[in-house]
Amino acid sequence: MPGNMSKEDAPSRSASLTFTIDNILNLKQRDGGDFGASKAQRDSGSRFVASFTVKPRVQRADLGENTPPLTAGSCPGSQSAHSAEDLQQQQQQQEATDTKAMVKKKTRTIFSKRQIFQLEATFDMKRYLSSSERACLASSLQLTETQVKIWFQNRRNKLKRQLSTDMEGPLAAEHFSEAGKNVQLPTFYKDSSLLGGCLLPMPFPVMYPTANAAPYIYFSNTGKYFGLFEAD
Amino acid sequence: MPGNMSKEDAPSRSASLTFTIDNILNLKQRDGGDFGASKAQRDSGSRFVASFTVKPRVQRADLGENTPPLTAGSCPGSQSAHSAEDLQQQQQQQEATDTKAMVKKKTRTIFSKRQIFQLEATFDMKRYLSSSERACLASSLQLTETQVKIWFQNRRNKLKRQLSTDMEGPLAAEHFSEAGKNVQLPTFYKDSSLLGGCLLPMPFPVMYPTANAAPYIYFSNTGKYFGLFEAD
DNA sequence: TGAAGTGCAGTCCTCTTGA
DNA sequence: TCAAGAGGACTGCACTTCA
Repeated sequence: MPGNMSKEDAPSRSASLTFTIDNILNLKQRDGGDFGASKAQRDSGSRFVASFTVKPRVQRADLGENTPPLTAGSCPGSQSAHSAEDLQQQQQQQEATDTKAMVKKKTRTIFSKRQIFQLEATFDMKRYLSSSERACLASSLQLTETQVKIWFQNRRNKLKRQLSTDMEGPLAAEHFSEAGKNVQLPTFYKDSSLLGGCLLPMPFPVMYPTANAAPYIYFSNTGKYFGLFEAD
Repeated sequence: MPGNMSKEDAPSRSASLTFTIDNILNLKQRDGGDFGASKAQRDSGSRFVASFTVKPRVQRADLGENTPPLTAGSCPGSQSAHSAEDLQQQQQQQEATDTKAMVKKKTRTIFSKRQIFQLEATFDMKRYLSSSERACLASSLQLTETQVKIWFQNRRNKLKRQLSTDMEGPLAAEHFSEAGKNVQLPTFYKDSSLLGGCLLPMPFPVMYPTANAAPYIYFSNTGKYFGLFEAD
């Protein structure tokens, strides 16, 4: 990265003042705290909030809607005018925790085998998804589009790291550059034509029958195996 | 940008095949279309979807909730499990259009004067927001956090462009580097201390009384004026 | 380890404005 | 009527954080 700008260092001083624009911000005096870090000054804000988080446990992503990346503020006194909508969005993931000082934030989702399987399968075919493909995949996996996007991003990154690690990988290197543009592999596709803009190649990974009758599927580029009859 | 990878070029071929993992993707054969563009291959997917969009008119962002950046898929045959939540989110801007082939994709929102005012005011104080500050601001302005984040991002970009354009701007240049870390200006702050993690300096821009009795507020760094009694 | 958050650069696209 | 500009939205990547 070129020149990283600094980010909120100096503590601000405050003074009481009524300001009449309605719904103006509600503020809180804060000082230093986690700021002023010299190096990792990047995500300081995020970290700060995290300490206030209610922390719902790790959630399964397979059922129902998933976390939208953003939430209604937990802003102190904001006479919020958005109750029903956001709450509805929040409930799925945060209900059963106090809805009071709820600040949201993260909690790493654990994708199900089925989801990973499909994601890997798709990634095996193409490294980049168009937004319609993403929407399609997300919808069918009951993930948010953002989750699918991030997954692909992280997955690309991972692959890149792997490739640069395994220095000697002409085959692997080719895998990245080739598969990125839809390789012509002997794969299978499942197609429907109800609505435009949704094409997702359905690769059919190598299947290995095993001795104990439970076949598994192998993804060449990841080295991941998936049992076919997993309850997940 | 370093090396931009290619993105979905070759059309894929399809073949019918039943695949028994439940909820597997629903696919659509597609060809070229808007793809295959050599240069601007970046957002092709997005553009593609846009062509299917219902295109709600430009919306005002001041009333009610705004669009979250992601929506449920419009995937052909996906037995979608998310109807109520998203629809509720979408209604504000897309209702009165057919909810059938609705593919989402946010159209450009026009922020209200009030929103711009507060955003500028905050930006005038600090170039970067912590996530709690962002949440706070978003909530009070009834925007999504993403919108606030994007706004700040675009705003920073704009400022940067301005500065690089106005080559000769020692004062302006100082503005960027200084204000980025909370300058010690004779500003006012409004504070409350209900919940941690929400500090937003409330700058009080220069106010000019005018002849016709309608005072306005001026933001030094943007050159923007805001009438104080705007109905917006 | 990997999902997710931040920032930036680069685009796209809609809307506004001015000739 | 159309080109240029403004600006909201979104994508990708690099880098980080933290269960």
